[in-house]
Amino acid sequence: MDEKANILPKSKRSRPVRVADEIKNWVVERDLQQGDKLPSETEMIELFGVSKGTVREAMRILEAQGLIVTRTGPGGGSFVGKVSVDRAKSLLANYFYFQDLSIADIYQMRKVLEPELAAGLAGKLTEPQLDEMQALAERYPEPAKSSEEEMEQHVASLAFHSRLSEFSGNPLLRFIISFMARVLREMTIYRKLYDPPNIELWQRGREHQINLVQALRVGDSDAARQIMASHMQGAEQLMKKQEAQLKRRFIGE
Amino acid sequence: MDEKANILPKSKRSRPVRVADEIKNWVVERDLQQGDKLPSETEMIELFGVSKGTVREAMRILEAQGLIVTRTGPGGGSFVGKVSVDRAKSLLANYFYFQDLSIADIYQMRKVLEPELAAGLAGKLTEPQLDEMQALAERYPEPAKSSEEEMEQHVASLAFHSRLSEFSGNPLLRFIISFMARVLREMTIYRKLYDPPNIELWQRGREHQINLVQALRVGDSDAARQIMASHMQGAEQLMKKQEAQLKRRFIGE
DNA sequence: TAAGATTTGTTCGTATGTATC
DNA sequence: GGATACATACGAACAAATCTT
Repeated sequence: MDEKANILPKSKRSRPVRVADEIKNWVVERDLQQGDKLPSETEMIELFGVSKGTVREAMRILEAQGLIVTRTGPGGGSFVGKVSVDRAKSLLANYFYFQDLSIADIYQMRKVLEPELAAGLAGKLTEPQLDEMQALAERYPEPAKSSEEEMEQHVASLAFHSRLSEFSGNPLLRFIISFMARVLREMTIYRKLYDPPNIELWQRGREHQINLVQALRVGDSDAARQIMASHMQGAEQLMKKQEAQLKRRFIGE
Repeated sequence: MDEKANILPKSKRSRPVRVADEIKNWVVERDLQQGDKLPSETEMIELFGVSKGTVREAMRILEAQGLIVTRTGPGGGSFVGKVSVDRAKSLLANYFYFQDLSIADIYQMRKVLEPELAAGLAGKLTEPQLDEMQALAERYPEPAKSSEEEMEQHVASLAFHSRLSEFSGNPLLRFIISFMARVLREMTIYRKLYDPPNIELWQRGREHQINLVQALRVGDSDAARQIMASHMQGAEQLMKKQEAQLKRRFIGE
């Protein structure tokens, strides 16, 4: 039996989990920043009075949450590492794996958030940013000639929205919009892709994106909001025609 | 695009991480549901050809993500466990620990999402649900007489919104709204709480909530949206007067 | 290039804790 | 209480990665 720790017999959480919490507190108390070094394995064994295996399990817990990174060799060790946006999206997607999220749910959100994003960005983008968005919008000047092409254009359109969101100064808005784009890209299956071709809807969608960039360029916030709202309507219609559904799956990091 | 760039010569990911992925795939391939049993440690050692320690580290990774739960004893072992909403919120909060999220950012989202929630719920709630919301809205009939009381009323108001969101049929909307409420509850510090007292704003907020429940009861979607929008305006003003700020911290599960 | 040093990565044997029967 | 089946934890040894000289 350990000499110091076990006064509480019924602690439910396993030792590695508790050690992981202690390490987290240790870091917060010292206000360590990204890149700062944590104690080595052997130091932690001393520090927390547990075995090497337990320390390692605790580190894997923190690593899985994206809070630390680890390197081998001299000068190696574990370091505070900020949670990457991709990891955050994957972890959140794990949660929705067990919910039944639908295309309609996502579009209910997109219909209010994307216009908000567009309005907030009007007049705020730099020339290079506007040019980049314009280039993204002007890809695929011709309607799709096959299912594969239609799929490609879908992905390109989502990339347009995802990229646009990255310019927002609001981290939460940024995250949610690009999260939805990623879910749509990775988890959508189309039952009626290119059957029949939806030329008009595709055409309208393309014009929307081009007009949107123009509105952002001249700083017309209301127009940007309006165009984006209309664009979302169209995109949702297209998804309905294609009988799009979400597939239950884990998305990688 | 820090996406899939890792086609490094040697697999950079450590063995426990790879084993964790294999286990995840193993589960998905067999379409195991919540509560289903995973192979025991010794079986996994055989199955993946690694040692006990490695298996255990892999399990801690999956456990940290909320994907499995583990019990000791006979009939024990590891089981598929759906990611809890609280864990998902904590993991997402870890991400925003490293972003600089502001009160203004959160309110930009609340101002569009909460009215959307309210509108969608009009006429959809059962009598018990409406009564519960009414009870929550009618708490604290008197204005706060101290900072402590004002803080309590704040928390109560956030609980109102969090609870309301749980009635939504949209899992994403539900999650985001209650996530924001939790961040505001756990991470906000007020520089000018109750100094001076904001009686009018408090009064208006209380009336908003009561009127909102009434609008939900009679199924007036437009009114519900409008009231909630106005309520959010008021709440944001209150936060500004109190010079509310977000504190960098990890929030527990 | 090579050797040595340092730190994490992995394995194995053994012992202990815990829940069920 | 005892037997059992399982996870939990420890410690010692060795492997691999990576930096320095």
